Amino acid sequence: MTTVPLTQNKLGARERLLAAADELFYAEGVHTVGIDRVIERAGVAKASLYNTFGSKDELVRAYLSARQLRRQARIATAVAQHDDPRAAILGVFDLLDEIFAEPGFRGCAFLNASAESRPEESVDSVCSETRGWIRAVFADLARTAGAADPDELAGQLVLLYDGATVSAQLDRNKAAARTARAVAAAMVDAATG
Amino acid sequence: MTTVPLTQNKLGARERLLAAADELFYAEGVHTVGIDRVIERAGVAKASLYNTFGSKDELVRAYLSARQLRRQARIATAVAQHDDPRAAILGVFDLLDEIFAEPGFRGCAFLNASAESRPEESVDSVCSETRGWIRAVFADLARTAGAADPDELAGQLVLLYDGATVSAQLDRNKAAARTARAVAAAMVDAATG
DNA sequence: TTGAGGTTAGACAGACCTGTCTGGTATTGT
DNA sequence: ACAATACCAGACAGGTCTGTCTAACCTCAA
Repeated sequence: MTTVPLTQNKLGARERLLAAADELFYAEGVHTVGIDRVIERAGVAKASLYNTFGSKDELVRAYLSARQLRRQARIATAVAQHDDPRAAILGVFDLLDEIFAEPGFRGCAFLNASAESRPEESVDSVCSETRGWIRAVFADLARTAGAADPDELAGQLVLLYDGATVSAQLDRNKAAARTARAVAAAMVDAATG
Repeated sequence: MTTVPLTQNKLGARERLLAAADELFYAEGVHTVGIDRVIERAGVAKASLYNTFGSKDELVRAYLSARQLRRQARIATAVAQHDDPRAAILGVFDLLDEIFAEPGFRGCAFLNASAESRPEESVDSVCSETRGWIRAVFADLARTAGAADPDELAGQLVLLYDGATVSAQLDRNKAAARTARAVAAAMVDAATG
């Protein structure tokens, strides 16, 4: 039967490939970085990549899924630190402020990958999945906060979330998250007043 | 000396190339569309493209510059229709609502091109140029409206402008511009109260 | 008519990309 | 020790891309 170490090795190669893909795809773009760069960075043979993922498209999908999980975990942690839903909403924008200040920040991986992708590629499904998740988080918090129209408030918060990300990247606007946070506070207060 | 018809022919080829580039680059992305597709669409020989623009990068730059001029003209027209600066600001978001509803809308050409581009390409300069222009328009209107901190208000409006564009494209959110408009109205009122 | 300049279609070079395949190697369980 | 299995390195095929170049063509001006 299958032996344990084999799986371990395979997971090792898989993880190294994902780590290399995460670095390179995020920093330089999905279509700019070729397979050869990824396997060289991962220290892995080309055959291993195709045995593990089957295609570059699937590797890209796995890279985005891993990013999605990490992003969701960070947001969930930030939200869980507050009992007050209003504070939790603002905590998401505080988290954005942290993220924008991190070295190597280059915008939203999903926005970037989506702009690069062709329709037949499987990027958009991951992208819309994670966008729906964030919108649902905002909607839940808005409902808990007693907003008159939770979906409307969630839509406003998503706008601010995306707008801050775009401005942080393209304008190198370090205050983008704080600006968005201030507007978000005003909108939450207006919706729950 | 140079004859008039020669120049006319050259302008004709240039315009046909720009029209084809505008259609294809915007609809399918800059890196997805090859030179061959553009010249076929324009009905022009490859040599004419390279005589006129010199490189694909320069064609992309010209395509974005043309988009920039049209976008600026539309915004300026929308702004000029209102005497009241508050109404003018909201008029920009009404214009966005129009744009999002147009057939073939596929997001902001500058955001898309920037996400696709590599640093050595000349996309980012056009992109930051047009972003600075829009921010300045908002700042002028905010100042005229008597905002306490016009730059702060302009930053908020840019956030909403970008966020609406992103949501309109990725979420196919037809209400994005109206949502942004409502938030913008609240922020203008808060800043000029 | 003749010549010049811009046009066209298309071949071509050189680079890059994805994905397959071959052969050699290290590690594992028996 | 031995066989199985995944690993590595790298050649290779087939495709696409940008950009150059050739040769025929058309349109004007003298």
